[in-house]
Amino acid sequence: MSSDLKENFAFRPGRRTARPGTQPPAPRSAGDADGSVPSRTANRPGPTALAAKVRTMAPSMTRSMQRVAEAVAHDPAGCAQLTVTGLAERTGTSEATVVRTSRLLGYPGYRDLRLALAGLAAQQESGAAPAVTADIVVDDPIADVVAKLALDEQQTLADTAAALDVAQVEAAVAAMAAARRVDVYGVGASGLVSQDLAQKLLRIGMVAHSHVDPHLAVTNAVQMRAGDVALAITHSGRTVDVIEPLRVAFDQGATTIAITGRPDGEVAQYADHVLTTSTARESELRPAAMSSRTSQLLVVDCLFIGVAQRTYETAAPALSASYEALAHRHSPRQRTR
Amino acid sequence: MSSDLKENFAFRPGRRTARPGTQPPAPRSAGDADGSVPSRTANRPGPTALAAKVRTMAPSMTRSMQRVAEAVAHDPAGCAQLTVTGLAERTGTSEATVVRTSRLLGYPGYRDLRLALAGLAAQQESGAAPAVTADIVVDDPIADVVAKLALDEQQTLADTAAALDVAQVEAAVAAMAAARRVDVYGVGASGLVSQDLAQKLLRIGMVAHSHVDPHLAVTNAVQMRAGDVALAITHSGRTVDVIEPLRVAFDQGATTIAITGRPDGEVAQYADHVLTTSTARESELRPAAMSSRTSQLLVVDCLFIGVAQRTYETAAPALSASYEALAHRHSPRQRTR
DNA sequence: CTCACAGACGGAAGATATTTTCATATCGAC
DNA sequence: GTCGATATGAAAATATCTTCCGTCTGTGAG
Repeated sequence: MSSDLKENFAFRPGRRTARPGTQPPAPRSAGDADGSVPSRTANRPGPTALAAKVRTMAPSMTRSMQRVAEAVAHDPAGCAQLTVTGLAERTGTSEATVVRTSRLLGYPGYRDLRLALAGLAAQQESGAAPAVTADIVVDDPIADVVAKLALDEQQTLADTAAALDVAQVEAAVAAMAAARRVDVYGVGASGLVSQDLAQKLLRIGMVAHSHVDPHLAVTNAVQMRAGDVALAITHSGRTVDVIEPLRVAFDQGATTIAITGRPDGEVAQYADHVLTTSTARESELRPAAMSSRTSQLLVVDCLFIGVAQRTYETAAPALSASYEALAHRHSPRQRTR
Repeated sequence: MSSDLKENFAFRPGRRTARPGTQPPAPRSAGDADGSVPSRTANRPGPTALAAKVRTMAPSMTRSMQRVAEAVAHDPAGCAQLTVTGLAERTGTSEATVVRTSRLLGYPGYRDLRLALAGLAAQQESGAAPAVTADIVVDDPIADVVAKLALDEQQTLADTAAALDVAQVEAAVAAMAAARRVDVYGVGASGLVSQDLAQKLLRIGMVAHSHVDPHLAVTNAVQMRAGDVALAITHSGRTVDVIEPLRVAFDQGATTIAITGRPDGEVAQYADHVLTTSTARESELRPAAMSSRTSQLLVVDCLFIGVAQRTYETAAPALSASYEALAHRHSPRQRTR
């Protein structure tokens, strides 16, 4: 009789009280420092099952409970924000009813239902979030711009990494690591990349120079000879200001490397090793320079790391030395890491 | 007219005082108990951003807080099961520290962090766990270096995008679009980023300048006043060569923007708008400069696009003009696509 | 129509969990 | 080594959740 019903409704009376060392089975409770809090893994329904559960159980619920269940099923995200009191008010019921509903849905109490609710909301949101792949347009809100740019650049990176010819990188790295000096040519946006590379190579004790001025670049290229490395960076592959010095260095017998988006471009003719960069589609607001830069930087970073690996003996101390040298350029007081 | 000027000056009364180092704690978010309207979540970071946030904020955390953050990032599902006491015990800290960490991560308290954790866990469970990137080591073959670098940078981009405060970007863009002139300060690796930004702004017809020489930067900063925008880029947040000109510009009444990986750093004190960059963990061979650069560039690109959108009338023709101007610098013969 | 009863329901006491406070421990600069 | 500043945890103060229990509603019998 009443015992029958009681079992149905009042399951596990003392379930939440942690004290009486009830159920020890804890699959992955490794980190339970001192075991004072038994980890409750439980067979509680996951967030996915929650919606279904609500529909299944709804008929067998009392009116007030149904209101709670409905609110929960209808707006998991919103309800997850509410305390037990809040949800009670929203549904025009009492805290006790909310807890009873939670129990009926298979959770030890409202706290756990709320957790599952948050999970459900997150799942729904992630599932509903369609990847923004469209072009950036004039009236995009900033949030979209950020998301689109980030995705585009990620795509560019993935493409570049996939398309990069490892053998060419290997050869380029070997040449650079062994080089007496490394000269890098680049103008415009690529000029910054060339400076970035030169900066980093300098940091590990190599003799590297970035030439942005085309005249000086040619002037210097004349000095190059076997054992030196000349590296040209041009997205279009046909920037004369960059091709020219590379050609000169090439003629002088230096080892030449080209980083370009067009491996069939003119620059490749004078390059011993060609490293191909990938580019995202460009749009009116997003000049090609932007994604080519991302791509170029990745290639340049790979070269740098490669060279650093091969010259580790000298690179490592040089790196830390350059760090220390900069220390006094920082303001002193700052909390410890 | 005069009233206009007046407004410009009366604009910020107490402006000469640097902002205190820490941001005001987020006011306890409403909607906890009101339950009247199904109003959506505030601007509390969602579960997606959490992992990114942990990585971003980790450096500015104290040791105990880092332990908590690490536990949370490492096992969101497990931690979501724990009470504040449980998590404190697991990490060998106190409840207070757990709460402090939650606050630092952008939640009103542990309760909300726990909710987000549950969401994150659910998401992770539904989506296949992405590959974990190992550190780059000395004897990695080049192919691995390429793959790891690309993944790291992608991660950095995703983190940055997730952690970027859109409102701050919005404000920065608005200020820049309306600015009489924009000065950008950056040294070292950040100097290249600053040049990149200035270059692009120039392309769309803005008056922008990148200052790499700290002395000249300060000299120029003195000229700044209300209606001008000064932008400082520093990963560490405490590069004096960059902070100094920003401070001067700030004192002169210019609108100041900081792009930094340490929003709690000194540079933030003199910045009206702080844009936070994220960083991948660095290793011996992979200095922080590398990933901070990626992150900074994304932010800078967002600013650029935002400004271009808002000044579209002048930006679009200026862009195409700059393309045409460069045409004759390319070698002529090349198939199109 | 009234009464008695079963069960739903909410108010408030009781139990937990979270947040805040404050004294102490620790760290770093000088 | 001393001093000042910051970080940290213990415990008090709140907030939140759960349980208990009395009231209320609806139902069916008399």
